[in-house]
Amino acid sequence: MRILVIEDEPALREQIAQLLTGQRYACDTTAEGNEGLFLGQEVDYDLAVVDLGLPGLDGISIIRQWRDQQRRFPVLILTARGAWQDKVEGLEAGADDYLTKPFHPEELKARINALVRRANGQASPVLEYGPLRLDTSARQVSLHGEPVELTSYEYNTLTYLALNGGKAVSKTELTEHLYAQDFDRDSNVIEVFIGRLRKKLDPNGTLQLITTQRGLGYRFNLQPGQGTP
Amino acid sequence: MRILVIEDEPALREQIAQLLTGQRYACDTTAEGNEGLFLGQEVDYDLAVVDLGLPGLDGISIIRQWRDQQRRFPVLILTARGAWQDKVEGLEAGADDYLTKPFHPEELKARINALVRRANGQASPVLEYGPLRLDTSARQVSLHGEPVELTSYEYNTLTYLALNGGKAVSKTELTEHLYAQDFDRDSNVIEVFIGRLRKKLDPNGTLQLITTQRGLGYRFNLQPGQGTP
DNA sequence: CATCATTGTACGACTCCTGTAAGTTCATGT
DNA sequence: ACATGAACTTACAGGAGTCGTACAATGATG
Repeated sequence: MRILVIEDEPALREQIAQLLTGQRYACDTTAEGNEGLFLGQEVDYDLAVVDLGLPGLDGISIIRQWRDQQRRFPVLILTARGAWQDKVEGLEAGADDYLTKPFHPEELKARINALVRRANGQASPVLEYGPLRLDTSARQVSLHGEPVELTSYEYNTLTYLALNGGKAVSKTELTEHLYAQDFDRDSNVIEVFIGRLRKKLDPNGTLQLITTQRGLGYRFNLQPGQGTP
Repeated sequence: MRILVIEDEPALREQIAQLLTGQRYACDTTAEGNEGLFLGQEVDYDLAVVDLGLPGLDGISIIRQWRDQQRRFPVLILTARGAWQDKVEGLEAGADDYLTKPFHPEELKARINALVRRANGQASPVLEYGPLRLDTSARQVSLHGEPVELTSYEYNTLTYLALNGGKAVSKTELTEHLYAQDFDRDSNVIEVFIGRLRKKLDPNGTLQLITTQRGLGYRFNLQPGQGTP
């Protein structure tokens, strides 16, 4: 999951960035409205956090423009306490949730997770794909009831594939969603991680959990639905 | 599926081309309006992507001329942000959809796929021909419920035949839609691929899935409609 | 400071796709 | 029946894409 943060106060920006990377989200930050607008147009984010009191271009206009241009990722706005009408205006412009400053990091965390879940159409934080179970709130995975230990990136890769199950997901698409903006394009990390995932989840290759579609990408092969214990 | 791209910015042109070939579309590109016009007149494309701000001949005129000459392939126009009236003018000239720059690669992908589907009169991305099922979004094929593993070109060949089902499709027509402009005309690739398809889908020849009409081409013999499981 | 786990890189092995070539079979017209 | 050209089959070579492994870098932990 890749998140854009537009916030001008350096301290707060840094804090949010840390919070997000701590949650293993890939995270791009900027202090400036126009740059933020541009990034949101260029990159396929999974969520944006936008401060409404920005230098350059203000937050409301940014959101409006994104929405006019069919950018559909969820947007969480930050407003100063008491800036009452900002909230309303922001939501009208197309934001999905708001948080007034100052706030507890925990609350931001919770709301972001909720938005991401909601955007992926998940009601509950647990995804079931036949024998495979992903608990997105605890970040835990189990197969046939047996817990499987995955590292952060392994988990993220698996989740992204699972959420886009059925269709082929290209390596570039994976890279773009798992890593922040400046990442080496010709690297074989993805291949390596796919290999590691397969080894942990399906060592014999009997499940055909993740198949490769040569030249197109990888495909996750389980249907969402109740598990068979 | 073969697509024409008319775009003067080299970087963007290259990016689009890569996106398309990555999606296994055959793709011709040009930077110049007159050449684009000519190509669109000469080649039977399945779709064209046209930037409206072009040197030489402008995009709107190109589309107008194509439409005057009964070129019916769908056209997606690219407009600079804010060039409001261009959009309208483009659609009036006969374009089918538009995208404002800058845009997400993902979005271009989605719109192109949608246009191609729409042009083929498909409401859903799944084609059913009796026992044969083509899931065009996942690029998966199944026969009698059994998934069949096809390579990219096999899949493309089959899809093209299926979409032109009932009528004979000549080898030149196939070559033109499956390959980009500079391809060896006297090669027997098509024959080879038809052979491979038959072997995978109908090894005994009992189904008569694809019959050859000597001198004319190949014919796909199933009627669209609900599958018989 | 030593140790461990995680992540990313490098590189060779390997698999599979594609297109060509050559030989064979088939359909059609004479 | 024969000739002719079209279509089919098969085998193979080149090459892109993928995999597996080992190792280096980094950062966390005790």
